[in-house]
Amino acid sequence: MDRKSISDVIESYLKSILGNDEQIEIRRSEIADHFDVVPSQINYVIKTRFTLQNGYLVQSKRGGGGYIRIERVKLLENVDVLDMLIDAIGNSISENDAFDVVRTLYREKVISRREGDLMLVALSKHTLDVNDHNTENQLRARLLVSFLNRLRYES
Amino acid sequence: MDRKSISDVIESYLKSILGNDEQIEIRRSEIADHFDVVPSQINYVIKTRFTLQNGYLVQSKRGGGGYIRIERVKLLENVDVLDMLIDAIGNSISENDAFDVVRTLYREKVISRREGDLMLVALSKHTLDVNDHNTENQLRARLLVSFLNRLRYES
DNA sequence: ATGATAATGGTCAGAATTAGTCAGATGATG
DNA sequence: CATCATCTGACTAATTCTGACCATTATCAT
Repeated sequence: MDRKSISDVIESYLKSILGNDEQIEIRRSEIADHFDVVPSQINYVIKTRFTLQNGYLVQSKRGGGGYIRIERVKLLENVDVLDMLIDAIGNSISENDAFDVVRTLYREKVISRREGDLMLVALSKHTLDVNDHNTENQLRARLLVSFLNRLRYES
Repeated sequence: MDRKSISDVIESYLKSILGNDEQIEIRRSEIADHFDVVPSQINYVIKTRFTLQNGYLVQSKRGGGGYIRIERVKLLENVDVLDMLIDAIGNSISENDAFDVVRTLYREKVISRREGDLMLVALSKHTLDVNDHNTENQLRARLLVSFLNRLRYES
């Protein structure tokens, strides 16, 4: 019945030590040791679960005394973060990444559940269903950026 | 005597473990093993018996820790308006006509003002920005129909 | 100061592990 | 026996996990 992948477990762990703090600093090797995985898996967890789309900023330093810092940010709260997000979206975005953005907006209470659901169907593979993957991702990016700009001007 | 197909049996089994819960997560291979069928048969059972029309929403994830999630959703009663509109839309619709549909939804109090605004943004020429007019109108129709279908139920 | 070494984290390609699709074979029913 | 539902398996797609190799920073010896 152990259905969760180790990446899911590490994600939960990091979020739990983040708690209500704005940010945490971890040592990659410590976390890797703790869960008995190779260090690069920590990068994988961060790359897939602590993205800007998910509402996190990650910075790190190598060498002695190195660390990985994970910071929670609000997507619409300040213009810089929103611009960074729009920049990260660029002119193409996958379904997963787009869904992450919508879920983050919902978590931040920027949109209601129903509004989020409507955005999700608009951004879904199923709805966009274009033969060409590139075209699909580009279209999705335009939709999402339009949504974000709409929300920006509201507040 | 025994006219039940193995698909029927699997359907019953899934519904029994769903019980009163809102959703379940299964491993495709586990279920397939349990009933000694090929994994793709689970997809067949789901596709034919756990449709949205029957009140089920299905999501899945591949790869390590993958799963199939079956969720029961509440179908709404008053969907006559939706049916009529979907029928009228067909597989292609202009910006003007699409905007009319959204206004109708708002007037009929099927959606809020804000939800309507989101839909308008998605359906606008500006956002869709496709070279080919036919393609644009078809895409707009898919978006609008997806919106309408999403309004049929709530999670 | 400078250069060597140790101590960090980063990247990437490929293996492993899941689920999805689809066309064709098989079975059941009127 | 025609038709529709069911079943199968080869091929495809997505996600996770691993390890070899790379890059950066601090510290120590000279």
